[in-house]
Amino acid sequence: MDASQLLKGVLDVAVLAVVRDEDGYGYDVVRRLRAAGLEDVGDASVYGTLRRLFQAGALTSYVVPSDEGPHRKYYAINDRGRSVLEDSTKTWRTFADTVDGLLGPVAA
Amino acid sequence: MDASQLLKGVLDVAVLAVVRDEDGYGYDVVRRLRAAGLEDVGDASVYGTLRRLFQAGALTSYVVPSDEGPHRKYYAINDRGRSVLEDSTKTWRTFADTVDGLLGPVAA
DNA sequence: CCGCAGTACTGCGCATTGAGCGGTACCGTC
DNA sequence: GACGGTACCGCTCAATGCGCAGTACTGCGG
Repeated sequence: MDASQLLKGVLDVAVLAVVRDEDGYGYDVVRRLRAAGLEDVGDASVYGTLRRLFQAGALTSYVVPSDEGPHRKYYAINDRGRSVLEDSTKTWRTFADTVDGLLGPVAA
Repeated sequence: MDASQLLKGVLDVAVLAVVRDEDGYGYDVVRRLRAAGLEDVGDASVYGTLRRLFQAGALTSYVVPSDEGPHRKYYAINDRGRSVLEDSTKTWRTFADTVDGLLGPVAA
């Protein structure tokens, strides 16, 4: 199995979770996700997810010019984002439990 | 979040796990998956997965004529399938733990 | 002074894969 | 003999992660 397929549907929550902890800009979110264990995420996937989430109204953004490189587009979570994150977290837990239940009986 | 996206990459393992417990034919696998909690799986998705798995050499199949309906195409797991299932299970556990770690810190 | 590496963001096209819908076919019953 | 339930399949669509290329800015080494 390719972990990239597992990522589908989870990247959103992961990004939301990372940003909830602290505002972040794309490049940084990528690093944090990788540090958290999602080592194979492509940067383009994260940028895309960030944009989708922003368009969906779950994130706000502001640009911060940087002296040490290009500007950084920071994203911050808002109420809608928090509620999406909460719902998604529940969905995830339920789903994960179900899968564990299916796989568990033998390979427990 | 839509659970259908979560399913991606997991249907394979789920189907493998269900068939490992007992040989099954499409229609039946669908029922068992739904009973296990994956209530939204489409039948076509399962049939497709079964065929993909079969083509990948993880399943064998045999047709059993039925007196009480159309023939049934049973699928059985083989060694390759078992090893795929094992690997996928590990991948899943690792992945699930990572996601839990990301979401957990707050909603623990 | 130029190029290169690192940072940061974006666009485009591709592949995978689950879903929906429709179609075929068989059986028993009313 | 039409209908509902069982059983399977094909086609097309949509979502989404990925790879790659491109733009741009900063600072450093040659």
